[in-house]
Amino acid sequence: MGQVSIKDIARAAQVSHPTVSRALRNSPLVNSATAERIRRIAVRMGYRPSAVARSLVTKRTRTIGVVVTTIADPFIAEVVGGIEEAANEQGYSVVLANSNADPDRELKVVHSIHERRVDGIIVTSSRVGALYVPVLSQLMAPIVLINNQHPDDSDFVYSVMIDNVTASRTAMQHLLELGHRRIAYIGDQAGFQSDTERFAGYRQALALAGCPFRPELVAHGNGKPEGGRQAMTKLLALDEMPTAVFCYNDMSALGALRAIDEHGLKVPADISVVGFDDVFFASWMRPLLTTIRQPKRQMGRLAMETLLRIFAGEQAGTSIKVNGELVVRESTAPPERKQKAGDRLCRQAANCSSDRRRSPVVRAKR
Amino acid sequence: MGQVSIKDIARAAQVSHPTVSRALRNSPLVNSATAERIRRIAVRMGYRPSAVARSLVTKRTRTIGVVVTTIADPFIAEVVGGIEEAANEQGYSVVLANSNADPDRELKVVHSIHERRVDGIIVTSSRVGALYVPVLSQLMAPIVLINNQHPDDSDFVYSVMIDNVTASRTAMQHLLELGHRRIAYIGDQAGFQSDTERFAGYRQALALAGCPFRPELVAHGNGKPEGGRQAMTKLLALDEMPTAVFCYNDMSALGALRAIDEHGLKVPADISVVGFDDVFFASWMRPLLTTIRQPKRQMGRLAMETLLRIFAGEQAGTSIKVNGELVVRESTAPPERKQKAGDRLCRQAANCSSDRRRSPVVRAKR
DNA sequence: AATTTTTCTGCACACGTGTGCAGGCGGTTT
DNA sequence: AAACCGCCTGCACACGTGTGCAGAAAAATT
Repeated sequence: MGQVSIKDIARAAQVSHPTVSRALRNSPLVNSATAERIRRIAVRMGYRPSAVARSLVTKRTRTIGVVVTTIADPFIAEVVGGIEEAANEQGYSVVLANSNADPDRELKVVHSIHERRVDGIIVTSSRVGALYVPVLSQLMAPIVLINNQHPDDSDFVYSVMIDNVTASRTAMQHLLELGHRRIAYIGDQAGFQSDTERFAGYRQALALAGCPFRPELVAHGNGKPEGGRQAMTKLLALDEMPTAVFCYNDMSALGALRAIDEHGLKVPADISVVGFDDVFFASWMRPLLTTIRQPKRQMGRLAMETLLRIFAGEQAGTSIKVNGELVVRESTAPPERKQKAGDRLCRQAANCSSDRRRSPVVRAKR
Repeated sequence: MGQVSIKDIARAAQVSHPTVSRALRNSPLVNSATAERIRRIAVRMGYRPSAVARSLVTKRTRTIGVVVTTIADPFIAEVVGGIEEAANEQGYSVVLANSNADPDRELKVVHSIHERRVDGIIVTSSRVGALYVPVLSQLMAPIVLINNQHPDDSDFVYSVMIDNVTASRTAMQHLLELGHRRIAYIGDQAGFQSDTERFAGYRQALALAGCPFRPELVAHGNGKPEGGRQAMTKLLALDEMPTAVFCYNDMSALGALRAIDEHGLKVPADISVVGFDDVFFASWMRPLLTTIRQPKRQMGRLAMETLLRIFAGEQAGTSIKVNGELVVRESTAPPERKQKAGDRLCRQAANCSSDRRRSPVVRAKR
């Protein structure tokens, strides 16, 4: 025989199964003495209630679906860690679903999540978050998008995101204050909202500093090291190389550093590099990476807590914004003093915009 | 109203709900014309079967529980990626459970997994894998341990593991062939089977090369960079420093590299470093890390495929062993020629044991 | 035309848990 | 003594899906 059910306990305790059910749920309807007796029998028999049977009647699975493109990305892994932590504390389970950015897989994932009747869904950094929404609207489960807002605000779509524009501008101002004028941007593939916003911050900072925007200084990677390497290789082939690079994320920066190394140049002496995310290796690699720290675990927690709030019937903000934090380490330094004539066009000092909002700055050794 | 059920479809199609059930499962018992009609109505109504109701009757949830200490470890993340991939291909879902090596959390995790009535369980690199076994024996769900064999072989406990001893010996022979004699070992906390076995390989290789084992050259980290750093710092404080270090995993190696750097020494000129795992950053950091490659994704797949084989009623090997692969990169080189008298004790050449089994070697730029 | 066979459909019940409701029992009040 | 009340317990049913079995209708056989 397999699992012990409340009926088995009922038989052992000489009562009916509803009484067992009530006793185990501490219902005041059942005599406290018998309730205690039943509970003792239950633990003796090693009883564990069946979540599936319970879900069938309560219509709540205490399960949330987490959709990611890949769990191998350290940023995503950290976020998922935060989600899982907050979920488990409240007795919720996390079912994981990789989409791999493959449309077929994505569809299967959506169906799987639908059939499992999850109570809520969290989607992390996918450009296709919007795709899930219509299909899952029928599930009536709230959806929280992390770093990827939904265009038309359905009434059950929420989001947790970092203030990309401000953070990105802060990173750029750091480079500008160091004296850089030829600053490149290595982005992700087009379509990601995070990329669009970080790029917007890049342009804003340039404009504020009176630096002309040069399209040739923008290259696209894929959010992974190899993409960053290829993008950086292109930038290094320019007639006038950039003196600094701002990367979409740390993984891209990792690749960029490699390309710079292959080109025989040094960081930060020849080129400064700034990343985004502050994944764990940013504080262990060499040189230590200057980057924007995202509160990754906390963002995961916030997403989960948003869901919990909704489950509890409370009102939850539809869009939570957290702030990034510039962490200055070893990969940035003032440019070498051999400015070209073309760069003198910058009329204003970098700190001209000190009154604008910007992310906090941390000077860290690690 | 919430979800559409087969009863809703039955009403719309003017049939009974069992007929709908059979039609959707392509049972030959139902007329092909009406079956087709019912199926069309089902898709029109956006029907998705309830996995929870189905599970209640079939007694199979098509769900597997994956227990990890932390998803933030890149080795574990890759393994989980492999598990998830193989699972989804066969329509299985993965519920993730962090234990954080916290006993309380571990117990909650076990209960949660039990209550969800998962069909199988995969535990990755936890020293407490053994703890789950008795509690879950009642679930009768097969358990696959990754890199952590179970002592007493219950009839439903399986394992997928790398041949730690051979791989570790291969790594050591690489260092010995380069001419190193003072080789340190940075392990994990005591109790991990992987650590024990890798350490065994370390000692075997020393013995085969006729090198004396020196206890002071063994230090313990915690599998994370900070632990590796502290361990390495201790080793560097020795009167006679090691000329090479073999680390339990790449994360420890990352910390060791940092300690070496802080000490003003160069890798590999002053000290050679070998890691274990070949996580993604090993091929992107500087210097590129010489390490043992574990087929991480494949190990995840193998674990899942073992479960699938058991579900299908087939016989599955209770213990699958995969082989590591030495990847030689930039962090290892011959030692500087300033051998101490004490080291001359090594009588035999390092290649004395070329006939013994060893892992394949790859010379890779990346 | 009668009988057998085949093809299909619906009834009834099961899975394990939760809950509204009726009713039994003991004790208190009129 | 009758009426009432409160405390507890069990009956019955629900949740959504799957399946054994009976039986009706249609087709094939005698």
